[in-house]
Amino acid sequence: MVGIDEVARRAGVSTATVSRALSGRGHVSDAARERVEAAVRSLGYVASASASSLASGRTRNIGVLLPFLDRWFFSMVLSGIAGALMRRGYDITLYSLTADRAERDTIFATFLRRQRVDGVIAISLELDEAETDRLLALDLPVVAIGGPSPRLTTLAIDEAGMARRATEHLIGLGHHAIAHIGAGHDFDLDFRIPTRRREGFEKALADAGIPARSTRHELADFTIAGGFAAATRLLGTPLGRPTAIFAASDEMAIGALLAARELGIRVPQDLSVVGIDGHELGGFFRLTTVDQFPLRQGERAAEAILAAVAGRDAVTPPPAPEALAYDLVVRGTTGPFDRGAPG
Amino acid sequence: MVGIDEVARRAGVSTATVSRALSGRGHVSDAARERVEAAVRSLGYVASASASSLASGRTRNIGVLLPFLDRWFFSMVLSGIAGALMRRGYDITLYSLTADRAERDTIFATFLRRQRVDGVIAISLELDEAETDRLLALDLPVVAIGGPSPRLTTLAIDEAGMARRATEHLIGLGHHAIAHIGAGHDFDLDFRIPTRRREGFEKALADAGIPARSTRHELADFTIAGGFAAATRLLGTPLGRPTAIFAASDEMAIGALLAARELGIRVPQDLSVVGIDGHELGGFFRLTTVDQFPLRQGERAAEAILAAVAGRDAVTPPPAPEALAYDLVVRGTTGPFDRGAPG
DNA sequence: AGCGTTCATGTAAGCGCTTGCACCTAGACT
DNA sequence: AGTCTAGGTGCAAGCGCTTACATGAACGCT
Repeated sequence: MVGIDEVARRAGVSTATVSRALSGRGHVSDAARERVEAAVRSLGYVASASASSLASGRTRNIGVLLPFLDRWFFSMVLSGIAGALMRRGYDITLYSLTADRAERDTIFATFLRRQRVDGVIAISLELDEAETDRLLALDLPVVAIGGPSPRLTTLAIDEAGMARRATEHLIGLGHHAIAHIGAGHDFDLDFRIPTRRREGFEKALADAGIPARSTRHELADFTIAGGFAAATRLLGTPLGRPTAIFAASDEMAIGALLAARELGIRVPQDLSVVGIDGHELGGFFRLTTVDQFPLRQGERAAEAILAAVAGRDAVTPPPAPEALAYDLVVRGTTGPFDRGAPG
Repeated sequence: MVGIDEVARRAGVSTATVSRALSGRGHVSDAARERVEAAVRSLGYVASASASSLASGRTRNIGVLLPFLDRWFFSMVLSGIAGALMRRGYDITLYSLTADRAERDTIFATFLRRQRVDGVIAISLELDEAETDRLLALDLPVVAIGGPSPRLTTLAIDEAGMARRATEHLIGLGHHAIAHIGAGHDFDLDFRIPTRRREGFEKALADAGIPARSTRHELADFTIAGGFAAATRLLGTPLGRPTAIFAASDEMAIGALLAARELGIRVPQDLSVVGIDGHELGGFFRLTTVDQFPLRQGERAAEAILAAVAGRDAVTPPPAPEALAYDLVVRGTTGPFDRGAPG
């Protein structure tokens, strides 16, 4: 494996100049820089990451902590992070936190303490106090996505705002009998997302002067199967059947759609359904939803962590991140309330 | 950050002994080992990855190369890899290959050459000759999953066997008019998976003496939407309608299920559907499928790469990996051929 | 002309580990 | 008793970079 000495020899300069030319730190004349670059190209030199890290204290590597790899939302965020970091020449090391307490513990106690990363991104992680302490004790920049931890720099989306947007869309279409499929407190660990979405839903109804008694709630578990079951309960009897459903996730919304289909309820004529997420399956089901652009969330997190890493020795601290964007995507599962519809 | 010297001082031994006690290389008396371990615990010492890598040439880090992060199959494999490697104390560095040639190139030219990893796992990657060359030029152990490259150690699944298994299940239920939803050659890049599955399908039919003219093929793109469209074409007219469909992926099978539902075709009474993958949505749709255990595939790849890494300086080479397992999971979408059924 | 700056470069001292080698002590074997 | 082997330990030389510091040249000032 070719080393820096060989490059230096070939370029006719010292290794110090090679290092400076390559890292952009310190002054190097144009002539020297060009000779170094030519030597690097012809030798195919790439600096050893460990040697460079050891000497400089910088690793060019970001750790990503996340609870699931196999859920659409998380993969999208990870995808966004990976792309953005790669473009900046950073590697990414994955730390997948399982439910297993012992494994989780090892990650905080060992993996993260190997000085292998310059910063950490924590995706929608529900960390307890002790874990947050340990994260902060690493003395590394940390950026959390979707987390509400007041002790961590957080990139958050306005959960209530998203829910309100979805609900107002239904209200704007003339719906009053609107049901909500949410999730119980067991899912609240995850930054109280279900609760916040429900609050946004209720606020929108209240602001529109729609009495709470004309609405209904069902709990599910964020899955298609759960949404299907909840919607089946909601739509099972014609009596008091809602004309619209706002589901707290696209997967539950899709479950509701399938339930409606099963029951012979036409969408959107007899029932409007709106979800939240911007899930990839939404297009196929023509689902109206509030897209939260998870890919973009990942990119934003990558930018934020890089700014924080750079900012460690910078004079001005990086600006506090703005809230994440979301947008209503109207497709075919919502339509105007039709007085003449059965139900 | 506490270093090895501090541990050595506290344990009353030299740093060499600390290193040996911690790595398990070389001889250390039980007494010394215990003192070292106690010191490590009380100081919360974790060796610096870069220093250790630089000195030893071992990184305790595996690179994972994959084409998509946001597809269920890949996330599952990655999940399996991550879990297995973590249990062995290894970190994992992610290299997500995009379609962008320049970015792809950078990964091979730069990222992988930083000496940051002890080995590389390539998941279902369709690498051209030049890329394979570069991978081999790294002089690192490489394990590929699902790849057919004769130049790489490969963990492969018997694609034709899976297809045959699914088809034989349908034949065993008495079906003759069996249609196949596959994919075109544009998807063949991916190790000719569509072609191999189709071959298995045809072989099973031939072996059962079912004439080719009683079967039909439709092409799709591995998605639900594609499966839906293909099945709609297949089932659109009662004339020559198949009694069973074998789809080359679960997502296409689910699309077929939804198409059948739309057309009022009952499953499994009027139509049997079987897929391949073991997709997470399969349970909800009661889909009969050939599960290929992607999580397990990832674990197997992790084991294989660790064996290869260990085997670099071992006497006996690690045994060639066995083929990956798959299994038919019979759920509710397949049933006996019913002569009396309409169509 | 003299001085302070800034730029350009080299020298060499680390960064925090691992490990070859040397040395010592025991026990095993002739 | 003498020779081996193996276990146990420490010393110190790296691993391949980065960077503080020193040096010298070139430039703009007064």
